[in-house]
Order: sequence, then C-alpha cells, then structure tokens
Amino acid sequence: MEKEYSSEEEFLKNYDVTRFDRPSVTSDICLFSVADEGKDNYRKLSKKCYSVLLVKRNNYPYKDKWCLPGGFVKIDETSEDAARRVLADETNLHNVFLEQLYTFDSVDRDPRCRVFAVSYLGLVDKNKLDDSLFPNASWFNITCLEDKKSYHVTLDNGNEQIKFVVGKTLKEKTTDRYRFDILENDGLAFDHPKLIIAGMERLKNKIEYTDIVFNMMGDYFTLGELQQVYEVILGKELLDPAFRRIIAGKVVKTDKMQTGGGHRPSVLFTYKNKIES
Amino acid sequence: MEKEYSSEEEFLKNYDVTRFDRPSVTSDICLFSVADEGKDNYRKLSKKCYSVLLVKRNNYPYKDKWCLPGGFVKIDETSEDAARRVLADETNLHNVFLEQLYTFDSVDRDPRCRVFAVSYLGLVDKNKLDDSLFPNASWFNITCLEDKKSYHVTLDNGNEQIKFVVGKTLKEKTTDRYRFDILENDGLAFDHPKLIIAGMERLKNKIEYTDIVFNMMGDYFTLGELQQVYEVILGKELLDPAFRRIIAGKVVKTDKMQTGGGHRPSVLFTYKNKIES
DNA sequence: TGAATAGTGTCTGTGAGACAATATTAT
DNA sequence: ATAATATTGTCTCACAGACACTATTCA
Repeated sequence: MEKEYSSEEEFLKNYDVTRFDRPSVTSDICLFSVADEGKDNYRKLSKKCYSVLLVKRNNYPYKDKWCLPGGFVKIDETSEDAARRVLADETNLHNVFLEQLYTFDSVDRDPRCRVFAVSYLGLVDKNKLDDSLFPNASWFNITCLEDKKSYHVTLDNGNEQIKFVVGKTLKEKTTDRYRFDILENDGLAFDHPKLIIAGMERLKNKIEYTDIVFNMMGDYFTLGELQQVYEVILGKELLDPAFRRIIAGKVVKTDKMQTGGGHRPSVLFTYKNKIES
Repeated sequence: MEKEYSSEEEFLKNYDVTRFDRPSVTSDICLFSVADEGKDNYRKLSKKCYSVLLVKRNNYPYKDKWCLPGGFVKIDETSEDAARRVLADETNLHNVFLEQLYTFDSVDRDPRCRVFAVSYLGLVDKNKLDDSLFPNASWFNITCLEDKKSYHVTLDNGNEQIKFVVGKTLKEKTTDRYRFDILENDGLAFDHPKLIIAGMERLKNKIEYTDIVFNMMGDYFTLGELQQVYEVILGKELLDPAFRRIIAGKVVKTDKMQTGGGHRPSVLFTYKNKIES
C-alpha cells in the first residue's frame, strides 16, 4: 500500500495531499459584550444588557438568516488569524480578545460539505467601540432561561427576535461536560445555537476564576458597573460586600471619581495587571 | 463574484467544494493513565506512576520517532469517532474516556501539508486493561519538572527516553491561558510536546472540580489509591483528612476490604454515580 | 429632603490546613 | 513487637453569606 521512500525529503516531495478527501474548516466567533441599556430614571444606574454579535447572511445556505460572524480559514492562516480577519471584514471590529472555544464537527452540520468549525469566544467593551459596525452586523440582547435540562434563549436587536431551545445532557463521570442538542431553532443559521450556549457557559465559568471579564471593561470603571457585568453573565444577583472581597485583588483604586448620577459618586478603578515581564 | 441562485437547493447543487484550498484534519489523542509501578518493600504501597501512551511512527514524516496516537479524520466521521478508531487500530484500546482538548493549527506544524489537529484528552485505568497493546504502542512514564516559565519533561518506557522543554507565557487578562512554545525536543514528533502539556494541564485543573478522575480508576478502589492518583496528577502531596473531605461526596463505601499489605486493610469504595436519568 | 447608589462593619457558619491520635494488619 | 498504612478527631484560621449601617450626591 504505502510506497517505500528512502528519505523524508523524498517522501515529502512525492506527498499527494489530494489522496484523501479533505473537509473545509471555518472559524466562527461568539462575540459577547455587556453594555448600557439606557436609564429608566435619572437617579438609577443604567441597566446592563448581555449581547452577542450576529451578521446577516447574504448568500446561500441560510440566505437572509442571522448567524455568528465566521468564514473559511485560508490555507496559510491560523483559525485565530481568520477570526480576526473575519471580524474586521464582516463587522469592522478590531483588537478583540479571542480565546479558542470548541471545535464543532458533526458530519452534517453544513449542507454544502463537511465543515469543521473552530469556534472562538470573543469579548469586547461595547461602550468603547469607536468604529461603527457594518450594517449587516447587529448586536442582539440575550435573554436566557435555564433549567435542569435546557436553555430557552431569546435574542433581540430591537427589530427582530430569534428564539431557540438547546437541551443539555450531562456526560458520565464528568461534572461539567454536557452534550448540547438543538431542540428548537427559529432564525439562527447552522448549529450556532450550540456555539452560543457553549460560549455563555465558558464565560460564566471563567469569570469566576480568571480575569477574563476585564476584556469587556473600559480602562476605568466603578465597582458597581463591574458588579453589574458579573451579575448579567452569571444570571444572578450578588451581595455587595462579597463581590468586593472577590475582586479586591484584581483591581486598583484610582483618584478619579465618577459623578453625575443622582446619588453618591463612586471611585473609578482600573484592572490590576498581573503580567510581569 | 458570487453567482446569483434562486434557491438554496440550486445553490447547493452547484456548490463547488474544490473552489478553495482545504486543509487536512487529524485527530490526536493524549491518553493518560496512572498505574502501579511495583513495590520496594512488601509493606509499602506500590508507587503510582503517571504515564502517556505513544506509538512509533513507521512512515514519513518523523519515521521511527514516537508520537501521540492519531490519524486523519475521514470525511464521514467526527473527530471523536476518528479518535476511537485510531486508538483501536493503532493500540488495540477500546471504550476509552475522551474529551476534546484543543485544536492546534499552526500553519507549519506538519511538513506534509496544512494540518489541523483536533486533540483529545483520554483517560484509562491501566490496571484493568485486558487487551494487550499492539507492539508499536508503548506507555511512557512522565516526569515533569515545572517552574514559572517552563516544563521540563522526561518520558521513559524502560528502553527509551524522550525529553522536551516547553515554555509558557501567560496571556493578558486571563489567569489560565498560556501560550506554549517548544524550546527543546528530543524525540517526539510534530508539536506533540505542546499537546502533552495541554493535556496534563487540563487534567490537573479538572481533577479538582469534576469527577473526571474516576475514568482512570477501577470499579473498586481504596481511598489511599485514589489519593495517590490525585497526588501524581497534581504533582504534590495531600493531607489525608483534607483529601477525604474533598472526595467524601463522590464515593460510596462498600463492604469489601482490601487485605494483603503488611498493614491495616482498607475499605474499598466505588464511584457515586451522580447521573439520574 | 429624599431617592438612589457607594462603601464599610460585623456576625455566623462552613470548610480547608495542620497536626495529633487511634486502629489494624502481615511479617 | 513493629513497620506501615487506614481512619478519625479536633483546633484554628480564612473566608463567604447575610444583614445592617453609614456616606454622599443631585434634582
């Protein structure tokens, strides 16, 4: 079967890439942000909303449906490079935090052909975006109701609503690995409901034991704002003193204050960068 | 540029997969086990050793070097299916716990062509293996010295030694994400030193907050054995009472005892399966 | 002045770290 | 008897949950 070669160079010179069927590979990005939603009352803090970035497909398959930003990885770029290129091209976003999330590879996940999707979790501070989004891209607010067996998600960008339900099944002898299955899907292309759930779960876990959240904060922030971001991502309210103890080691107080609300002003903090080079 | 199609069916009928260069995709498995090493003394417990499964390459590239078991993913199977097939074919192992680890995709990681490696973390109970390994596969004991910036690893199967050094650099605003770089590599094919480090780190983290360790234990085990497995994977010693509190909720006492050591016999425990269907 | 958020103090219970003490076997 | 592991007890300290209290601003 295998021909015999006398050296690695000779083998490589004769290597025929086309001998096996090859799949395509895309890089898809689950980009999240938490930003102000606007105030009800001059005195109240503006509420924070959790949102994900979608783009409208202008080609088949799933033409005119919304999907996560993504695209085919070129032969001479990494999937992370592709993710950055795609975000720049499709949405006009640059310098985004990215971390690899999961590789989705069900055999029939794309009707065109066999496609591996290397997905990325991305985080941005939406309030600090100076670039304006391209018109085919839009932020959708996330509402997620979770029970023991499933996630009921509604995405809303003000004009359109997308709803889907994803079931979860715990795998044997793991305490954190679920199999996700799309139970209902009204409006989101491909298996992207699974990607969004995987991204939300990853973020929810990592906000507790890493400094990942500061990728969605501006340079200066109040502890109240930071707490709101935690609460939105964790989906539950936190008690002030407990929260302050948790993040005490991660932030540094500045001499700046934030005034202007109808209440006591608060001190602005910055991220305490722990990288020593 | 893009032709216009009137329907998704028409688009799909005309879709030309070969329009873009496609990479190859492999599935590579980091399979770990912790097993007895033999006794120094009739009274002492046998020491546990941490080991990884390697196979000897019989083809170019890296002919006659050791590497992790792995192979190309077929067009109609998932990467996990491929991992199971490869383990059966190359090593004669079946029914192994697998969890997706990371997708490695440096542009030049394979001299043949562009190759994405979807890697899997695998765990087995080596003591309970009834199948005999194929002769091209071998378990290598792992010795890992870790400092702030690097891992110095020695793999030893009794006949051969493999050594490599992998550097780690913490990424900005994460507390757990490192960039791994191979600094020295004497004997392991491809970028597999990185895969092994990624696998060891994943296991070290997950042993603390999941039940993943029970995938490397037999049906019945003593708490002493279980503690040894923790210690080998975490690379540090644990205090008995603390350890027992940690795993108290995960195991169930049986009425079996393990006797035969030159010391007090110990109760055998089983995993307390938390899956309710 | 009052509504609202900012920020601090403190009590309590849980749980991990540390060390000590006891129990039981095979040789 | 002794070496070795098995198993439990308990003291202390740190810290999270819970709640109460004080501080400060602007309409």
